[in-house]
Amino acid sequence: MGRRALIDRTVVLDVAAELAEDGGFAAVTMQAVAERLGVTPMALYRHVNDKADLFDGVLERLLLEIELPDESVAWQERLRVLADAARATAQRHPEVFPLLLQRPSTTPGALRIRGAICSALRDAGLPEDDVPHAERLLSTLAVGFATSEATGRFEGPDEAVEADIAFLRELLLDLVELRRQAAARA
Amino acid sequence: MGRRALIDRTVVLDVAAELAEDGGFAAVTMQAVAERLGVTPMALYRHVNDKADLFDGVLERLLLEIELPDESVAWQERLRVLADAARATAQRHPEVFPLLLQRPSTTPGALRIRGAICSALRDAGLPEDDVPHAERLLSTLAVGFATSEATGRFEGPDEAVEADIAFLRELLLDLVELRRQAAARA
DNA sequence: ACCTGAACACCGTTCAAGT
DNA sequence: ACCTGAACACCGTTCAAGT
Repeated sequence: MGRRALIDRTVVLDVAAELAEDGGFAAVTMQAVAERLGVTPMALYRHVNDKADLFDGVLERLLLEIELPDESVAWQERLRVLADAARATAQRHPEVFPLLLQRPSTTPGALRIRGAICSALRDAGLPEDDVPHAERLLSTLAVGFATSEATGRFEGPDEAVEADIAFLRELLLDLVELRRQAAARA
Repeated sequence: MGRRALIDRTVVLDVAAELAEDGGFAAVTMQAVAERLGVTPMALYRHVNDKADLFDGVLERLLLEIELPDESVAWQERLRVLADAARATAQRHPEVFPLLLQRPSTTPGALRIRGAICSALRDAGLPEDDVPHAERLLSTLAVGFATSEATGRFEGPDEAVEADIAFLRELLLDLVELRRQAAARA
């Protein structure tokens, strides 16, 4: 059967994500990943450029794990599902998730989700010119809120976050209506 | 003159912020801070609990350095000034600034800015019940956008960010109007 | 091709000891 | 009260060497 690789990139990222989930950001070290794989730390460098690349890989994995809502359901519901997914992911990885705001949103995993958001906004009837702006606004807000909630930034009871989201949902509906009317006038 | 302390918390945070500005997050180590102060790393522990406390101190300093707009100018302008300050701070500290989303927003430095935002929103005529929600929405968005811009998350030309902000400004004006009308009807 | 040994230049943090 | 010496248990990363 020849000489097979003992480890590969997939399994390296698997255990990195696993360690992050259990012990947070600081628990993800080259040595810890290597140990859990039964290999020396140096072996990882064949599958990962460096530690930054390792974290990028974990982030990409988090994005790809998010299940996209079916395009047949109402756009409001689709956005809600995506927002809930962001919140759940942030809860599971409160120290790694925030890095999303600091990495290019042009990886396949990121484009996939941005596409789903844009699609929902188009189905909402938002003018095409508004879509990219609204997408960046919504995704920034979602990541920011999910991060804040997961890391306790708002310190109040959790109901406050729910109320914020209800407020935001109301705004969003109003906004879509407003922009549709503005486009119709033009 | 007795035995004076050679260093104190203020100067420790000074050089920590300085190192962060020059070399980013990774450049802020206990040893680097100590060296620049002409002291051993262990001496820092009298003035700072640990490394997390050191970063909290730097963050608080960044918040306190932000100049609040004069209450006499129009609310739109005040929000713009605050947003510009966030963007400038993020540019200066692209690796430390993002931590703002992961720390309680209840320190004196944070409350100071939240107060300024709330004040502007009240002057805009936003219903009182909406103010706390809108404040969290705006501050999350501002930190998120400033972080994205400073770390190159949107990868496009910088004009895109300006266009996003123009879009957001337009939305904000419409929204305030909408909520005022809603409150008037109720 | 893939992993290891040895080595380098760092880390954060403690504790008892000095002044 | 404040800083230091010595020490501990780690880090990420390299490079030549093994198979």
